[in-house]
Amino acid sequence: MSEERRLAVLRAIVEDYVHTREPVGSRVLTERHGLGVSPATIRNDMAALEEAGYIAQPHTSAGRVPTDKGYRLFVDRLAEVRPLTSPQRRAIETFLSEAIDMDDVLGRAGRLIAQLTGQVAVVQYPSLRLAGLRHLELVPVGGARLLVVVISDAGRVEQRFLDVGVGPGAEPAVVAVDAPAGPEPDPGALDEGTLSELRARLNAAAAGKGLADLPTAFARVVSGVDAALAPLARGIADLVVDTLGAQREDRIVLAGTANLARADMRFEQGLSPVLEALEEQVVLLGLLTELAAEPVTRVGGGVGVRIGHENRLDGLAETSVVASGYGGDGDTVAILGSIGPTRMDYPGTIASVRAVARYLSRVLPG
Amino acid sequence: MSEERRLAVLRAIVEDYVHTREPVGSRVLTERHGLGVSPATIRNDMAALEEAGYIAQPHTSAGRVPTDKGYRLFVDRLAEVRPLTSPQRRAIETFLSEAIDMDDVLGRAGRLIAQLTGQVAVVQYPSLRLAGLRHLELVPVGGARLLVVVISDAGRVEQRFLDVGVGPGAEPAVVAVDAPAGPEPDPGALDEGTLSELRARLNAAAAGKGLADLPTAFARVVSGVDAALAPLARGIADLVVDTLGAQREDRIVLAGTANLARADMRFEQGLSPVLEALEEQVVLLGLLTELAAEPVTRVGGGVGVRIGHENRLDGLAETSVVASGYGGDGDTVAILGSIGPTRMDYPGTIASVRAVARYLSRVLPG
DNA sequence: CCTTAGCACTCTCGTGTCCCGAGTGCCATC
DNA sequence: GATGGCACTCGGGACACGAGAGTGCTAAGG
Repeated sequence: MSEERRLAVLRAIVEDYVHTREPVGSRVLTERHGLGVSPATIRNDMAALEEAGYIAQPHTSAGRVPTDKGYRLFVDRLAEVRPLTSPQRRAIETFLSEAIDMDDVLGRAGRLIAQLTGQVAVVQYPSLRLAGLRHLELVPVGGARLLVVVISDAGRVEQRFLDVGVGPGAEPAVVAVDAPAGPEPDPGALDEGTLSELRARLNAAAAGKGLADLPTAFARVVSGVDAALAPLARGIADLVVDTLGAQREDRIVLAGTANLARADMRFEQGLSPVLEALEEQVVLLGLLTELAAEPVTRVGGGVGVRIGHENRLDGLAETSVVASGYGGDGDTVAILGSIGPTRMDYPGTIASVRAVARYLSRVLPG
Repeated sequence: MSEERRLAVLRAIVEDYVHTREPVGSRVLTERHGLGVSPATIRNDMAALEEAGYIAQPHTSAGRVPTDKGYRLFVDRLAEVRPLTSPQRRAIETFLSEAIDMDDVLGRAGRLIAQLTGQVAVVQYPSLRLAGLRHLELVPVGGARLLVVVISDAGRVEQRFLDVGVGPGAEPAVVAVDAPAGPEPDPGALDEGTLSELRARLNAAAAGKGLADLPTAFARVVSGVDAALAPLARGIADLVVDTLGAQREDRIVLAGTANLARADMRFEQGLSPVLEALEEQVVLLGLLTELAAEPVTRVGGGVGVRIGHENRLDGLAETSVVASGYGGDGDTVAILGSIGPTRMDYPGTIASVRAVARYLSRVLPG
């Protein structure tokens, strides 16, 4: 009863099951795969594998199906990395290179992964962290609201609203956005001239500064302006620092959701839990981040795999997540991946995810 | 056989079927709704309604189900507008007012509609059209690429990449983005000083100009700069005009996709076609635009309804779309709506869509 | 000690039958 | 025109049955 053959049997079971998505029995195993032994022998091996928890049978007298643990072993030790074909590589190159801006690049990356893997793709937006301020723009919009546009050194653009409450007295209060529906104050309250001067000062102060130096630089501006303007200036400064410093990793795009509904994707619990989990972007992001930071599960060049119940999310108990970090200058600034049923083509999915991640890393601004 | 009662019967059938999602028979119709007549009488009316094509029976000896035509009549003549409760209104106000930027507002609007209607929400991004240029920013990123950030008067922000091929000779060519993976040219090619001067000139030229005047204003700048810079300047100018002028209505957000998978949403054809249709954003946008421009189907204050096969998309044959335009200063700049099974709560959906659309119209920069 | 053939056993799944109930259409009556 | 009565139809659940697939176990062979 060679250990080696048992692993071969497990591999055969996984590959066959992934392909046919039917429980696989001892007979077809000997027929379709070139193990040169009889069904009875296989049965012994299968009994041992089942004992060890790598496979299970849905009911007596059905074939065997890999368990999460079985897939794990397969991914860690049995799967051979299968590089993409060169037409595939070329398709990636050309499709992604047609993107017109960063949003478009990430959107295309998502659709591409969805297409290549036939599953759902998740792409996280690169975080702003650690970036300096490139330019600050102030745009007054309707009444007492200000649109603050922050452009970081890394080329990322963020926009925020700021409500400027204009009191009648000495101290105009800068309030959080909580009642934009209230009665509109005097629309002329934000004077264009003042605003552009303020913008110029803030931009000048920020020029060339890293995130660490911004607060002090801004503080100097705030104390330098007219007393009536100070609260406004402080409000803007706070907002900018906040925006740049925040771990704004909270935006992700999904693609290929329709793949979930394909007939060959029967989920035991239906796909409601899966779709719900995908809509919980915050939790999903947590999962991805965790996954990318986990060297243990890494296989094949920075790609992490989470199988079935290894995902903490109940909704994803029947799915596996294959993810990889990507980022301009080598280190990870964001994550992208593919989600599909535990019964998925791991080598193929891993190859696709890795290829796209590498392309993005090469092409995005560092 | 009063015409009036027949319509009452149709209304009762629609309401009952929407509620129970089971074919409704003559008996329960007399019991649950207060029509003071016997089942036999109802049967006569139902026969007439079926003859006229408003209802149908799935098979002999099942109750009746409304047809698309029946729903249409219901929506046009029978549905009473049911205003939202005031807690609902308040919920909308507070939830939307917590948004921090425009992306967030639209994202929240989508989630809100999904939540209120229990269906899928679609929100189109406001188009940039007709907006003037507020500010232009140039950020060099990796090698010979330039990030061009365009901020419109309406507060919308767009970003585009521009590849700047730096030839050795007299004429640096500005090329389209098609080979970002090529060998990187000299990183110093884009001189920071030149760039900021160019930016200053372009911004100065654009100040206060509407879209119509921009090309000429830019042309003057292009002819004014150093000959070596002219192609670059022209490239940027073209890109900006292009970005502002393009009918950039091609971005939409979806929310509540998970609702489709709920048990009470059985689609005859499965939900694959529906999900696929939703992923075809271009076509979907076409549908929405068409819908908003169609005064005939309008009911209840600018809200349009498309029922079942009225949608040209095959994938949406079993669904209805309820949509409304929204926009800052009264006229429609974009569209939002809700998509669900033809058997949906039309009055409730219409009320929710309209409420959110009105809120957005009030709050967004005009 | 591992492999193999044989065999009895178990379970799922598809098929066929039957019956019940819901709902209808029609006719005669009020 | 509304109603009560009645025969008819059809879907769907309950049940039984057999076929087929796959197993575990045991005993024999290398």
